[in-house]
Amino acid sequence: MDAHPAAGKALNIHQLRTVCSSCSLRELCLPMGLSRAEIEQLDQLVYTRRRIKRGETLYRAGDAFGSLYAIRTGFFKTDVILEDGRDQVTGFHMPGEILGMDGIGTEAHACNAHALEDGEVCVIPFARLEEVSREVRNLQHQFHKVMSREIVRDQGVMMLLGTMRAEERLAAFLLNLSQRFVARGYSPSEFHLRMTREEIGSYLGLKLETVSRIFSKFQDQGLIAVQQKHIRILDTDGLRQLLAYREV
Amino acid sequence: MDAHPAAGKALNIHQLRTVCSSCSLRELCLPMGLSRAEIEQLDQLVYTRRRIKRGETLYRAGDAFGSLYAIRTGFFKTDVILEDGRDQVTGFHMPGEILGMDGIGTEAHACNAHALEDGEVCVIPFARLEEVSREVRNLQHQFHKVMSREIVRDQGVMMLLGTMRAEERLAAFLLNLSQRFVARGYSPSEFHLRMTREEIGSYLGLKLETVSRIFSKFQDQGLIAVQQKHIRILDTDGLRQLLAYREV
DNA sequence: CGTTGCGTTGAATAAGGTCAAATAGAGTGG
DNA sequence: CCACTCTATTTGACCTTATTCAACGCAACG
Repeated sequence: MDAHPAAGKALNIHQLRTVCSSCSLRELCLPMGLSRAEIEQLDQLVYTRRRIKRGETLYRAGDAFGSLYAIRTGFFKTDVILEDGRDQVTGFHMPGEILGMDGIGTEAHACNAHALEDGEVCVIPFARLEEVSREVRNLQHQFHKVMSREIVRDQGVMMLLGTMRAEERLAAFLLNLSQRFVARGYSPSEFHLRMTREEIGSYLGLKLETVSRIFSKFQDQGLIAVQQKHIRILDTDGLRQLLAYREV
Repeated sequence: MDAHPAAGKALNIHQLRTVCSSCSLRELCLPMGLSRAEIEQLDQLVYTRRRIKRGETLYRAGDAFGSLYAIRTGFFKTDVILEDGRDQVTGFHMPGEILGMDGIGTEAHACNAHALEDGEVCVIPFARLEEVSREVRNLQHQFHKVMSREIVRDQGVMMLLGTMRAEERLAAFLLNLSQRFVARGYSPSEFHLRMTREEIGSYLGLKLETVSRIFSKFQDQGLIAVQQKHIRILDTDGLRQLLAYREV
């Protein structure tokens, strides 16, 4: 019922006024590194929000591409599905991160973006972003950095999938989440996984049983405490060592 | 001795005049889709070439980032090396493709780019590219497409590494190479691998012995003919079927 | 014509996957 | 609030795939 387009219009309009310049994520998101004046130019660009409920999709593979989305709240995953039904989670995404860049090249999205919990995104019409970028060179540069970092991130995942063993993948995964939670002001050592074991496995190229077994093993080794989706990291260095050295 | 900076200067100056507007790769490379007038604006931007000998690096991880590189001739690989010595090939690159976008985000390259055979790249100073992009909107858009396609390509590799079995990976690899050779006017079915079995394995997350065994198996099945680095694809559909259907 | 690097092949092994069963929670309706 | 259902998770036993280790062949090159 909240979803009805006319419902709570006054409220929505008020929300629309919450712009980049007053957004608490501006140090993480597209405005990163821009001056106050430049961020105000961004404000004219980001004028719509979209609420997504848990389980809903923000966009699907094949959808026409028109906008990027900056996550304001909530936790998202992106995945790719092959014709034969196999699918792979390509990323988990947190507030401040930009979704949708996969669609620019072909004018259609290449993956699906799902909300893992209720959330809200800022809609950034891409044609307008390019327009404003042509005037605000720091915005242009910042956007290029965001895309570049996405490429580097993907290379990191390739590394993980191509060279690491199951335990290393899990350790890297937990450390990466921890880091990103810290950057958002949350605890580095205690957090709630929004995704299932199956989704973690899909992302890491493992089966859900393997993920579960390794969580149990890490727990036995005193590295973490797991209770369902609640994770507490007890020995960060221990996890790091799993990554840094080969036993052989 | 050719490497001496002053050697053959007259020749190099002549080469510098070979610009995008007269480049045979303009349908594949950055100028793709631009008008003649727009390509001429690109000409002012791409004014240096660099020759790379087989085995040399174009850039290394950690090098300060300043330029992108458009491959004119030759075959390149990019790889990432972890502290513990493990490395992973993140891509093989052909004429018309753009290297170096990994460096934009941090002002330093994140991977190493090696020439697998003697080749030549066009040096695209990135600050100038951004400058010209602000004036030529189609160039700006084209560049965004190139970056986006790189992201989608990386997602494809993640898919390959995360969900495919060894045979499927090899089949996908061969079909991908074939496609890209066709786009460059070469035979789709007969080509020379510039990389070793080890490099293929590294890219596909497999050991070199596995790569070798599967090549032999494909040969026994009449899918391909292999002789060292020379490959002939005998049954493209057979390879495709390996990808499209799970036997289970 | 030996050296060297690359590729192929075989046998043994280990890592992770598959299948199956038991358990734990979350959410639902009575 | 409780029983019920459904889904997610854990764990065990067994199996498959790819790796590891090792030996050998081939081709290019000095």
